[in-house]
Amino acid sequence: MNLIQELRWRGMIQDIIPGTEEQLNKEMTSAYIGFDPTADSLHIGSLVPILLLVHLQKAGHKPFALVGGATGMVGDPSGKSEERNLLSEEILKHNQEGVRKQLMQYLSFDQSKPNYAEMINNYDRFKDYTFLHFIRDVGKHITVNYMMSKDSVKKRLESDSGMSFTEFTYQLVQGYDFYWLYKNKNCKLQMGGSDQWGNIVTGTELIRRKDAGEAFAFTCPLITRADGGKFGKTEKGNIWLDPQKTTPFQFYQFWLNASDEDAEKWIKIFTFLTKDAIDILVHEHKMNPASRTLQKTLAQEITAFVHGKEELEIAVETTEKLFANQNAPAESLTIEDLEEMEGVVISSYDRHKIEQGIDIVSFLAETGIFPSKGEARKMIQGGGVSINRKKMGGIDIKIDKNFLLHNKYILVQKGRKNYYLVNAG
RNA sequence: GGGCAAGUAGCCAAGUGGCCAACGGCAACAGACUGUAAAUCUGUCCUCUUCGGAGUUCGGUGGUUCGAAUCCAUCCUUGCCCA
Repeated sequence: MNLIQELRWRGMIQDIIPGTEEQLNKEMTSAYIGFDPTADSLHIGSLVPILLLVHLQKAGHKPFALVGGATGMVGDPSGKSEERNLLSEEILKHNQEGVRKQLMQYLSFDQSKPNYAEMINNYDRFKDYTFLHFIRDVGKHITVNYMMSKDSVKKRLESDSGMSFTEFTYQLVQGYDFYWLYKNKNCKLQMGGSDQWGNIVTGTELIRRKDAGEAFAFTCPLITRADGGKFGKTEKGNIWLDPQKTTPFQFYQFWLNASDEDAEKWIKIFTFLTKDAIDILVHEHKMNPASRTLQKTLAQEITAFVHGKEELEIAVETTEKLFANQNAPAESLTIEDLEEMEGVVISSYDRHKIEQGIDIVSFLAETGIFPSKGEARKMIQGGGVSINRKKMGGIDIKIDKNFLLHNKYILVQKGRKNYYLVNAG
């Protein structure tokens, strides 16, 4: 199976420029994907483009990971219904560094290989490129009519929020990236999410008009959820690749909670398992949906890829302790069980207050599990709080030392899945 | 520069002097049901609260009024049309 065939069955190809497959079959081809530093960490939405690069490299081609220091300063209008706020240069700089570090993990930069990966920051060449030179060298080749026909632009022109000149030029800036890579790095292929199609095609157009060159591209579909919700969001916000922002446990949990329908789609995209292996898993899953074979495999594979095997093991262990026998009383957990629960939010609390006894509402608010007493109260009244696995029925319960597990810990659940460990040691 | 229209909670959107913390929808959170799914039903959803209330909101600022999201002035932002 060649690269395009491989990506096709995985459902990772949305649009493709004719001739791309032939080009890839013909020779080792350099390809790039850009990542704009809108935050100091990538999130799982960026994982798909990363995986495209990994697949590419596995297939023997040469990947370029481009950090969008310059494009990030402009702001991509694609998929945005409103003008974005510009990030300060300081923040951008910080973000670039974070994004760069993460990208380093997933590709092989080993220069002894012919197709070693390269990292490029487009800020490096844009920072000295003057406006006048840019509009003469680049802007002259692309008509405004052409730019306005892009979806990202059209939508904004039709909406009542408008669009600044800055964002309008984004496609030119990105297009120039592709041109530059084509010219200087012999990079003939750009990939990206399907929302990038318009920007990518401006690049190939530029290459054609400026150099009569031929460049290729394909995009992958945006990941969706079967229920129409946004992919990669939970009550705690985005799922980040940075373990400081999203612990490996939370990361693992996210995938484990995928719906059946999503898991079947996602396992093809987010794992490197072969078609045969996945077919078997899907079959097994359908025989016995309750075992959630797909979700478990998906979560394991992707957590190992992003955070490594060790972190995965800890996440799995914690998961088992917390969820395997949910009916088991909390008292049956050993002190080691509790202490090894990495990824569970841990807070500490003044032991004296517990010895004296404190009302549950204050306790939950003061440990920071809830932001205010009012919210803690509402959630208790709604039946959403358990302590040591026992549902708290009312707001007049007093927390005292009888609640301490191993004379030290209190295990609090907000809802069913959000665990907090309070240390009153 | 001139004319017209718009700016309401995370988003969409109703409200056009008191009955407005503001209809409705989406998203989100929780409960029931389940497989730590999906679907469905229920509750919550500006902030705080001793659950009685209290405080801060409807682009900004001033004003009219006993009382303003609602009227007036002005400024800002955006769209459309004219020059």
